[in-house]
Amino acid sequence: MMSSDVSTTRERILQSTWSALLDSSKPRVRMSDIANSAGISRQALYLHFANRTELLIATTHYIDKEKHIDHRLAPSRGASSGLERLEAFVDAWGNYIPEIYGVANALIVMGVTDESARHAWTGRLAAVREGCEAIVVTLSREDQLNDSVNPTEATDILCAHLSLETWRYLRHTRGWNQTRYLEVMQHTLRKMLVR
Amino acid sequence: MMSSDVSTTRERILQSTWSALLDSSKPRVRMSDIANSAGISRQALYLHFANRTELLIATTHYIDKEKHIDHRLAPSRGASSGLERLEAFVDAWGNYIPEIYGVANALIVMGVTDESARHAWTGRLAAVREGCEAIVVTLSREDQLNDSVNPTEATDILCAHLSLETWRYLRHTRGWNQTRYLEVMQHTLRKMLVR
DNA sequence: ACCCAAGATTGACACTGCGTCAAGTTGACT
DNA sequence: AGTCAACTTGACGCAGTGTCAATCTTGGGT
Repeated sequence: MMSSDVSTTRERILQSTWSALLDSSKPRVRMSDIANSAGISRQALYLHFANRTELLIATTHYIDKEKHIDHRLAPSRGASSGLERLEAFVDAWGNYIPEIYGVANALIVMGVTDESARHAWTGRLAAVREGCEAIVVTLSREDQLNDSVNPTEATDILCAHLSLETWRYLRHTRGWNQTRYLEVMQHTLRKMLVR
Repeated sequence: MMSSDVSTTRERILQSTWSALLDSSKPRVRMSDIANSAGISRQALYLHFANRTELLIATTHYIDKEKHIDHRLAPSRGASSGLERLEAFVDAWGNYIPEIYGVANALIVMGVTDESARHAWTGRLAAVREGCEAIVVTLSREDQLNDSVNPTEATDILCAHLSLETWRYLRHTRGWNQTRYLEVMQHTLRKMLVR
């Protein structure tokens, strides 16, 4: 097979994994489902990825690249004030969650039995937490941080609030739309963290 | 086997399920693990419970009974002001989460593939949400509710904040102790909801 | 033309864990 | 002695992951 095809097999697999996992109509996505939708045999998946976990992890990286996560986070990093930083971060991350939701969720479920899946997701969480920490630190330096909780705890609360699970509860279980989610998050978090 | 033993087989199974699931050292609890620790054969479990999901659901009810969930929630229901109601509820539910965490989590994981497990957990969530709603309604009647979010949304946010997932993140991932969890929750929620 | 190697295919199999079934054991109660 | 319920043992079916060996296909290099 030519490797200079418009999309390599590897990319087709990643794309298929991504869309299969975003499709909420199927509760569980099997390796064979992914193989089928990528147009190859189930066994051929293992020529490209060692196992299900590796495939999921690779898919998160693929999405990061395709959706330019670093580019989206730039406004938050570059914001001058802590408040702007918070707003930009909520906007960037809050709009990124829907993209990675499927894979992330699969990775979390995988983590129940698979150590490396657990580790991978923990890593992503840690990255989000760094973003949260940067916001809190900036607010703190500006003396804008609500002084009733210490910076570490404020970071944790912020991070918990912006979690995938909270997003899922509000958007899926409670049926909020994305815009309302963002609005309420912006408002609630400001109220919680800023003086 | 005599059915008037100090503990019936059924109760021993429920007890074993409970403690096995609370033991965080084992990531996944199998039917055979439960059977072993209850001192019966794996197949005998199915003489008492139709399947894994039924067993988990029965265990949640067992815990409710053993730990007197209704009794614990009484102070919140009986509180005179909305603020007291909130405090009592956070205290009651926040201290109940550690008890049901293991089973609840297993039920959630089960829900990925099993419709009835999903349904059971949804029901529990709905019950918690009713408690949250009662608080918000009371605050609203007293004109104490923060007017920046409407009551429904306030209830959702409160419920999300008191979720099992938030508790796990703070207590397990972030290593908070239970007392600190309660203190910060009390404080954060009051700040968020009350004028 | 020829051959090679990469990438894919097919069919088979091992392993785990859930759930089921049939046949046998045990012990209490009558 | 007989019965019935609770439990045991061993075997099996099923789904889904991961592995293996044998075979096919196809483009590129010489």
